Amino acid sequence: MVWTMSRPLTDTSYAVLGLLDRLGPSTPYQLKQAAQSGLFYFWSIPHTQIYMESARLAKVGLLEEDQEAGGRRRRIYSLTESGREAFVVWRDDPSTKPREIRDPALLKLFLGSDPIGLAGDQVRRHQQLLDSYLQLEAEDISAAGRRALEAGIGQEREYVRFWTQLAQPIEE
Amino acid sequence: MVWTMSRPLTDTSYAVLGLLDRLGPSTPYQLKQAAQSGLFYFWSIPHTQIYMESARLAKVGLLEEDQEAGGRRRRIYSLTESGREAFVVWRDDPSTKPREIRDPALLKLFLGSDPIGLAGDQVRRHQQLLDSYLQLEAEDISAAGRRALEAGIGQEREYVRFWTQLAQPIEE
DNA sequence: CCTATCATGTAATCCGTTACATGATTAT
DNA sequence: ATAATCATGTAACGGATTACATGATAGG
Repeated sequence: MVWTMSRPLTDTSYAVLGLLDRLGPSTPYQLKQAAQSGLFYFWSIPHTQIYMESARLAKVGLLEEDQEAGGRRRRIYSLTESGREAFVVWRDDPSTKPREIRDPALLKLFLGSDPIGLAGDQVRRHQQLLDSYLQLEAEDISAAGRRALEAGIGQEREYVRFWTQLAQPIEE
Repeated sequence: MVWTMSRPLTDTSYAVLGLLDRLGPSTPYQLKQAAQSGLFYFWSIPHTQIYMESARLAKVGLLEEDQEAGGRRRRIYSLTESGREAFVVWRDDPSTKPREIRDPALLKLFLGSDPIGLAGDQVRRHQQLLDSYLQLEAEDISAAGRRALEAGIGQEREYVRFWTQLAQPIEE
């Protein structure tokens, strides 16, 4: 078993490891492609990040890096033994860091923005997101993907509810 | 009117500006104190960030920096004309960048974690957060604070619902 | 053939986190 | 007095975003 002295991996690292676990040997571009139909809907990663993170993980021995001989000389990454192990350990640990809401719209609301004005924009945005999620739901996706999608749908429904109610407060 | 060539301000910048707008001249420590009873519940900022951000904003002329003569020689910041203007422009623009869900628990769920195990932990966490929010609701807070709090309560309720339902799927 | 767009990266910058450090107050 | 904790920072580091750049492929 290999002992790495490097800093703990980030969520981005695990996203890359997890995608490789699912897809098998891939180029960073392929990872990006795969993530665009699913993961990126609730956790986007710029393509440069994927390139850099892949290189980083290879450097600490969690990925193996092969390069095409001719043509584009693309780099193809695959999980090593320790890479797969690191991923599985993370995946099978049910405890997670709590996430903060950190919604810029709420920040404005808290700092004195006009609720009605904000709400108009927010309702539109969240309704649109909700619609796109519902559309995705109709397509054929993995069980895990569907579960995550359900979470997103619930969240957006709640957002729409919150901002709508804020814009038209019922008398109490 | 002053023309600043610096990069656009971050949300953290506006949080500092907004707190100063509400509190008047303050030390970074006072800003932190004020934020702890409200803002930090959905948008935490490490104290070092507040010190650094204040210094940054002073450097570009959005804050004025005074320093105590004796004793601790604390730095006291206050909004300049252009500082207040920058804040108001931001606050009164109802459009905001949509925020991503980016929930580490959802990332695990998507990448193949066991739903039941995850759900147990998540329900507990979110229920606890929800309870603390409900307790805060009973206290006397500002209207803006209350609105933001309502959002948080709605979010946590939805999370509890989602993970609970995931752990005990009803037959369909 | 030419030019869009796809594919594939490199580099600079900067925010945010973490680690560290130390002077003032307060409690015992 | 002395310990504990509050208050107030500095500095290192690294991930993430942004800007830039260029080789392949396909469409016209």
